[in-house]
This record gives sequence, structure tokens and C-alpha cells, in this order.
Amino acid sequence: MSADRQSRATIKDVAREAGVSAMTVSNVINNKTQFVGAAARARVEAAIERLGYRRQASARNLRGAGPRSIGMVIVDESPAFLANFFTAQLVAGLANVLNRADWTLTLSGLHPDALASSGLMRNYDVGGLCAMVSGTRDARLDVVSRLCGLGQPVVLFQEVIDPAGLDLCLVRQDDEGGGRRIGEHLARLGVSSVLAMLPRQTWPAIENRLAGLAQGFRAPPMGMLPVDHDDFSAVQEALGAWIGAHGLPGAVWGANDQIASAALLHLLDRGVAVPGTVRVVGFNDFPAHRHARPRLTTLASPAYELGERAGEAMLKRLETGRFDAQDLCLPVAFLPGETG
Amino acid sequence: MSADRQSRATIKDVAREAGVSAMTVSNVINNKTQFVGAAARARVEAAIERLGYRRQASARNLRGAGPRSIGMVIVDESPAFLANFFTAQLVAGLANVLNRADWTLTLSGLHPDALASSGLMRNYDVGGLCAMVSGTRDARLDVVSRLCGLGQPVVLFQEVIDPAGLDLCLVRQDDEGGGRRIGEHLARLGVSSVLAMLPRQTWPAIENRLAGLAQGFRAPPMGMLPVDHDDFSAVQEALGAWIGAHGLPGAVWGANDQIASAALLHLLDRGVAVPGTVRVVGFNDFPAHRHARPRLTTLASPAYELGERAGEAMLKRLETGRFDAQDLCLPVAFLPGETG
DNA sequence: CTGAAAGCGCTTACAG
DNA sequence: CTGAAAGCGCTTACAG
Repeated sequence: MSADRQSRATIKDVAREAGVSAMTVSNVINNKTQFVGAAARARVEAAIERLGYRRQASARNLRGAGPRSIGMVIVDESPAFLANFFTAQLVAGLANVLNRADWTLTLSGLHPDALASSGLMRNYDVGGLCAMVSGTRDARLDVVSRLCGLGQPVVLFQEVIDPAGLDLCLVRQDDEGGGRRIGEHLARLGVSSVLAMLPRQTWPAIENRLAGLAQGFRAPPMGMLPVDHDDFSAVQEALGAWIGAHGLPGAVWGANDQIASAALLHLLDRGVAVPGTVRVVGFNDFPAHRHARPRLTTLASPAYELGERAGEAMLKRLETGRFDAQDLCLPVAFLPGETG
Repeated sequence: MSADRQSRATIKDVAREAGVSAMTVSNVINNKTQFVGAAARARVEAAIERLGYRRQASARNLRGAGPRSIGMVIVDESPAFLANFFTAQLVAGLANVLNRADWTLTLSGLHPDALASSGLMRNYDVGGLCAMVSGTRDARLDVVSRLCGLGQPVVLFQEVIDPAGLDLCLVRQDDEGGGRRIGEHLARLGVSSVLAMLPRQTWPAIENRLAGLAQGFRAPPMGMLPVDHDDFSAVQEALGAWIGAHGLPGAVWGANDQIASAALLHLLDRGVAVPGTVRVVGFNDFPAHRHARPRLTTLASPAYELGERAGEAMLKRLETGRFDAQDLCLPVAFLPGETG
């Protein structure tokens, strides 16, 4: 049905076809032009074309400088690990940087319990690892220590731990600065009090947003409401109950746009004027929300850029033997909408 | 800073440490239990643990049955190739199936112009290719013929071409059936006329949806309006202009949910009652739309399952030498909302 | 500028 | 049940 394994042309076949040695073919493939005459080069290129030769990556990696692939692992309870827009963008940025440099991206999504027995741990087939890890702080630190124990460079997204002494680089967005920007914005508008709605299982990124918010607002939120952020109705019920007990806040801040959207629609359903009576602000702009009515005031994540920066840092690390910096922090952009 | 290349333990190191031959280590790693005594096995496992040994994939692939990785290539003009929720879900499904079978997923996004000179074409480092290709029909067919020319199995998503004689399997959703379902639904409600809004650069999937719609409605749409589906305002302006010329249709069908959402909001802004005066229906449910008000009536895509099925088909093909079937078509589910 | 030899770390095929 | 030899297709290191 197709060209099978035994019929695949090797470097020797190309060499014979072109009337040169295998070495010369290798030099042509690798663009070591200083070692190859123009005539030989042309004959080799013609032979490659004629035979449909493709270099076998495994053989190259074995003798050469190791695997030319970077692993991206997303450790998450959910099998639909890319469902998240933030993650998908980040992976796209990473893949593009690597591909441009002739590196490959090996993507895997892993349940926390599956990590220990995964091919990622048992096999050596990538030159370095990028990771996005969810779960409790303990679970996350466990994953990180396993990955770092592999003796390969690791880039960790959206995490805050001390990288000293580890072959580790943190790549994250300025969640604290973003929170501060929101706090300042609300303070300037004369908002009296803020209700913060947060995912039940909190994250360092979220904690930083919250810390920034308190700083910028020059006061802590009047309330902190943990919610099941994936469950739209649960978020709304929680807000309803909170308002029943405490009355309307001056503003609701959702730690991400899913929460903020749910809160916004709940307020509108209650007949509360937004932003007249209550202001609503989110975090991590999700393009699908951009056209919802009314448009949510939020912050734009540099997710794609985070992926790019991670790729660049990793390639540089593999080249030089060490990470230039171990903590890269990208700014987030304020995105004024109609709700806050 | 870390265990470097020269310090990586090999199968020989493990063999020496365990007091067995390299062969026995290999047998343990590969679970060929019939060839290894329990005692030897235990000593090998202990040695692996002690040395932190990981099998080198390149060496295994070179001597063994070839690369244990599948390539997923997304050929798209946009560098943010995963921005699309459909694609991201599909990739997640594919990755999970492969990882479970101890295969790896190599992801790349490629601009159409970059394909010819890509590592994908020049190197042999995956056992098979899955592809999602956008662009005009000619451009897409060109990509497909290049991929099939590689002499490796190819799984192609959401495309309709004749796979006869090719080592090719099509994996797609039942776009025609989905369109028919919508047509029947609107006909049953007594809708008099349908305006179809389609992406300017049309796709086989979209054409099939449209064909199904006409069948189910027992009449072609009264109008076909091509729009820039990525541009929210452009979609709205196009609809406004169309209504100015032709009056209100009985229903608007958006070929995808982005278009339908934009159309819906335009109608509401004009003060048109939805679904009272005009019904609105989309296609390819996007979770972020599920909670927009009013909820869009649409169809749910089995995107994650498409990825899973593709992975299963590819693994089976690599095992048996041929695809069981060359055209897999998954059903879509009708998702009634409040707009149609 | 070109080539013959050795070797990367595994697995295959075979002998005991 | 265990092991010594050969070889996968490249690149490295060296000789001409």
C-alpha cells in the first residue's frame, strides 16, 4: 500500500546514487557548506530528490547531540487538557518557536496519578521539558520535583517556587501587577468595596492576582468567595447566597473570566445595574467573551508569548548549558470593557 | 547544574549493576517476562531505580520497529493554530489515545508556504501523520498529496476526498446529517425562509452542512451570505446590509457559532425578537457560548472523539499494515437553546 | 574538499 | 532462562 520500512532510502543509497561518500551527503544535509564542493552538493541534492530521501531522526539523535525535541506536559485531572484557551495558546507559541529552530514538540497530557509510570519518566526521548501543572500545592511540588529529578532542564509555567540550585526556569505572567491595575482602576472610580470570587482550589497565579488587587485598591476585598469555577450555575448560586447575606458589593472581581461572566449575568438577571450599581471585572481575556454583551472589563493574558518565551529560554539553555534567567515574568494588559 | 549526557546510565550500566547481561535488562524493560526469572527481574528493576536509568528512545527506534511517535500537523495561515477550540479538543483526544498506548504525539503548526521546507518533510521521525489543513481546496489538495507522497500512513481530519489507492484515512463529523437536523427542526417550526451565513473561504465541512440543511428544510436557503467569520463586526455589517436589501428572513443559520453569535447580537440590537420573529441557529458548539444570553441553538461537535478515533485508526494501521476503514464519520448532537 | 572507520544505545536473531 | 554478536542509520574524529 505504501513505501515500507525496507524501501526507505538511507544516506548510503544517496551517496551511491550521487557518486560520493556518505560523509558528503551528511555534510550537505547539515549545511556544512565549507566541506562540500558546489558540484558534489548539486549531485547530492538531486539524488535526495530522486530517491525521496529523508534523514532518520533516531539515527541522528543517537550519534549526535541527543533528541531534538522538547516535551510539553500538562498535568491535569481532566483528559481534555487543551480545552483551556490559555493553555492552547501557550502550546501554540511554544510549538512555533521550536519548529522554527528545527526542533520538535512532543505533547502529552497526563493525569497526576499517571505521571510516575508514564513514558515521559521511563524513556529519554526529549532534550528538555516544559510543564503546566494543576492540583494542590503539594501535588504540584511533587510533580515538579519528579521532573527536576530527571536531570534535564525544566521550564515551568505559571508557578512560583524557588528555582535556586535547580535546572529550572519559571515562565509566568505578571499576575500581581494585573491585580494591582484592577485595584487602582476600581479605587479611582470611587468603588467602596470589592467582592473577590476565586476558584476553590487556589493557584499561585490567583493568589498573586489577589495580593495585587489588595495593594492597588489599598484595602483587602470585603469578601472572598471560593467557587467551583468550572460550574456556571454554582458560581451564580454562590454569588446569590453571598448577596443575600451581605448585600451588594461595590464591585465583583472574578479571578478569571469564566467566574466574572457568570457573576455578571447573575447580577443582570437580578436587575442590578452594571456598571451603575455594581462593577464587574475579570482576568485572563478569553476571546469568546470579548463580544458578549455587555463587554467584560478584564486583563489580557500574554499566553502565546509565554509559550514563545519558554521555547526561546529552553533552546538557549540547551545551547549554553544554563538558563540565562530563572524567572521570566511577562506583563498583562488592561482591557477596558463596559462592565467596570 | 544537572546530570549531563555523559553521566546518563545505559542498559550496560544497569546490566553490570544487576549482574546480568544487557539482553536481560532489555527483556525486563520490554516486559518480556517469559524470558526473565523473577530474581533477575527484581535485581534489574532495583538497578534501574538506583541508577535512574531511562531507555533512550532514539536507540530503540533505530534498531526496533521505527519511531513510536505520531505527527499532528496543522496547516494554517495563523500562527495561533490552536486558538480554535475544535482543533484543541481534537488534539487532546489524539494525544491521550497515543499516550495511553505508549506512543508520543509530535505537534506542529505550519504555514502553508513553510510545509515544503519543514522538518516534517525533510526528516523521518514519526511513524504516521495526522493532518488538519485549511486553505482553498487546491491548496489543501496540494498539502494532502505532499503528505501522502511521503510513503507513510496519513489521517486527514474534516476533509472529503477519494482515499482509494492511498494510505489515507478520513476522520470527520457528520456535517451533512447535522445540517439536515437543523433543516428539519426549522421546517417543523414552520419557518418560512432561511438565510445561510458562511465563511468566505468555504470548506468541505461547511458545504456539507449547507447541503444537509437544504435537504432537511426541503428547500435551499433563500440567501447565502459569505462573511469574514473571524471578524465579529464584519459579520454584523454584512447581515445589516442584507436585511436592508431583502428584509428579515424567518431564520438565520450561521455555519459556525462565531457567525451565529454575531448575527444573534446584531438582531437583538436592532430590536428584532429572537426567536419570536427570527430564529437563529449555529453549528459546532463552543462552551463559552453555552452561557451567553440567550443560549444559542446549535450542534455539538464530537471534536475530542474525532481525535481519539484518529489515534485508534492510526495505531491499528501501524500494527496491521492497513487502515480498517478509510472514512470514519461521527454523528453530531442537536443542542436546543433559546434562539431557535 | 573527500572518505574509511568507529561508535552512539539499543533490539534482533541466534546459540547455549 | 541467559548471553555474545551483529547491526539499525546516522555523525564524530581523523586521515588524506
